[in-house]
Amino acid sequence: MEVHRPSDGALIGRHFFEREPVVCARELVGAILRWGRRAGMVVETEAYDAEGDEACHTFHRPTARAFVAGHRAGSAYVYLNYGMHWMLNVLAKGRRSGFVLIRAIEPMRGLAGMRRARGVASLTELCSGPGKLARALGVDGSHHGIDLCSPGCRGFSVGPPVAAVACGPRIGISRAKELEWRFLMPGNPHVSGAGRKEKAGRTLEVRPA
DNA sequence: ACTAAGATTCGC
DNA sequence: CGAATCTTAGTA
Repeated sequence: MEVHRPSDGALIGRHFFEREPVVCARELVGAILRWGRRAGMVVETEAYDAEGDEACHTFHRPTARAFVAGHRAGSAYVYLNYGMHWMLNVLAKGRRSGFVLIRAIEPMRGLAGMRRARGVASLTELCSGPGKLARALGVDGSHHGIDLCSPGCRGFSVGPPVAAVACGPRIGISRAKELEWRFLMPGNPHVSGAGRKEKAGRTLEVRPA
C-alpha cells in the first residue's frame, strides 16, 4: 500500500488533511502532536465520515455539518462529551470529508504539566484516552475551530518511522459499529484502556524501520 | 419547557 | 457497574 508521508520532522501541512478522513486517521498514527509546551506521539485515532456515517456528529447535528462547510481542512473540531470530557478532532476534507478523533498519544514533552493537569503520576494513564489527552494537553472549547496547519504553537509534525498500524472497530459508539475505522500502534502501552483489553485488531500496514 | 443520549472516565 | 455533568436536538 502506498503511504504518503512527508519527510521526518516536517510540519504536517494542510495538504495532509485535504484527503479522506480514513486515510488521514491511519497516517496520523506516529505523528507528533504539539500543544504549546506539551507534546506527544499519536498512537491511536478514529475516522468519522461526514456523509453516511451514523456515528459521525454530522449525521444528526446541523451544527456539525455547518462546521464542515465553514472551515478549512486541518481545523480543530473540539466538543464536550458526557458533559465533562473534551474531545479533540481534526477536520479532513478530501474526496470525502469528516473528522479524525485523536484517541491517545504517548507523552513526550511537558510531562510535569500533564501530570499536574491530570492529577495522576502514571505515564500510561496520562494520555491513554481521548478525554485524558485533552485534559493533559489543556484542550478545551476555546480551541474549537482553530487552524492546526498554520505556523503556531499547536499542530502536527512527522514522527519517527512506524513499524505497524492496526485497525479495528471504533470504541464507545452505538451505531456503525462494523466499520473498522480505529487505528493504533499495536502493543504501544499508551493506547486507550478500552482498546488494550480488546483484541489488538488486525494489522493493516507494516513499514520497515 | 422537558427529555434523551452521548466518539468517557473514575471510583466503589 | 453506575454516577458525574452539560450541550445539542427533538418534541410538546
